[in-house]
Amino acid sequence: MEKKLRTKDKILQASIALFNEVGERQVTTNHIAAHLGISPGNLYYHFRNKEDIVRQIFKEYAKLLETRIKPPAAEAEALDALAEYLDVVFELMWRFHFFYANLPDILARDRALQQDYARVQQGVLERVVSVLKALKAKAVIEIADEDIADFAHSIKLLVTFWISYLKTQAPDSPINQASVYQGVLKVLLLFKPYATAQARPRITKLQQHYAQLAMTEQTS
Amino acid sequence: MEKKLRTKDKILQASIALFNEVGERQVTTNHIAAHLGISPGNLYYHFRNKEDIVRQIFKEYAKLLETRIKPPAAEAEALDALAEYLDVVFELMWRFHFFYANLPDILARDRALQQDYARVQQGVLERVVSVLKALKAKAVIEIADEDIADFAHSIKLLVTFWISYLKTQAPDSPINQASVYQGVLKVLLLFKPYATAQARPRITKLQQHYAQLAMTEQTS
DNA sequence: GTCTATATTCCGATAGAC
DNA sequence: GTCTATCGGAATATAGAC
Repeated sequence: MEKKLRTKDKILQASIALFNEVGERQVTTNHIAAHLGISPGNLYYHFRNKEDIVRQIFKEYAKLLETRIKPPAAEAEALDALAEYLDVVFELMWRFHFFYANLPDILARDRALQQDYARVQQGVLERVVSVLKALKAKAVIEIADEDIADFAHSIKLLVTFWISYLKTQAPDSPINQASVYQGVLKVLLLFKPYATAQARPRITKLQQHYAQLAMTEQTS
Repeated sequence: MEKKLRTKDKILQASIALFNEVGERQVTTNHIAAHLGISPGNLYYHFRNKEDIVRQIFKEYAKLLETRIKPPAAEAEALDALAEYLDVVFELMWRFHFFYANLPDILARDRALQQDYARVQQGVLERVVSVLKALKAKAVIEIADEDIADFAHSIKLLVTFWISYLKTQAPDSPINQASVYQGVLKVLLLFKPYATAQARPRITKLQQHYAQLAMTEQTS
């Protein structure tokens, strides 16, 4: 019912677009204002500073993450739950990829954001662990209980820095949605050696599914 | 024979220390000069700008990397070659950890450094692949040939962003050498599910070895 | 809510004396 | 080789009119 974006929302939306396009660090409040055709003073009427903008964007991201990840139905296939999870995580990562393109730098400049991020990540870790345990319970993977937490961290690291890795490998070619989805394939490869013989063909099937999504463009 | 450091070398050494301590982005040419008790003008006599300093530091790093990694003796144990490799990589990573703490940002600001980094990484990737092939040939791990390159990328990603990951997880507690060595353990965990039954105990032994090194302080 | 104008701060970099 | 002095540039942020 609210078709009109208030200036505040326009600033947030334009900031996301600019950040994704040219990098958060390169975009100043002046750029954002100029891009929208408003004055810097106006922008500072709505936000205290750039940190404030980034913080609110992250809040929006975190809210989407929570909303979109439904607890898997008890009777659901464990592998389907994994796929659904990867879909949500990577889709949101694409929409806010500026954040992941320079995570340590962005966090280093804002303690409040740091706290917020840590809180969200704690939830993510628990989520990943529970997915791993479900996969083990359903005999999809075989893994020692004591290794689960470490493995979860490795997965999280891979996901978190996939975009950064792409940028270091090919800094010139811009990130696109297909290249982001190649990260899913890397995650699946991490799972593969843990897979039980019976589950392997189903993982292969998942791989093919995501290979499709990732094939639009060459990046790896 | 040359005990005295020339000003140029003192600048490089002080820069590395400051960068590691407070982050490359936060350190300006003024800070470096002030830290050494010399004038900014003097610094600019020796270096064109900060990029120039970072570039020369990277050159030094790359040279050390090449020098210290000897091609493994043909008769050597494949696992020993892996351990030696990990030792060198992580030790140098520790000495230059400012670089890895903000890699995408640093590279984004300097195309020449980008090229240099890409060149070095190409060599690293080939090296990792050859270690993996040796491990496979000696029946230490079991892996499909088609998966080797992808797996090598995953290892490289994990290693490259291990320090960044630490910083996002606990931005307050400073990085130390022990926490860096926990990255080695994460790498070994990646290998574990690929290990053949006969090799598993030797990998466990390696894990214990690095667990010792990583135990000085808690970080994970 | 929005604009114009401006104050401040800080960094990068150079000129010229010693 | 080193210093002092300084300028230009850019970004942050605010004051005050409309």
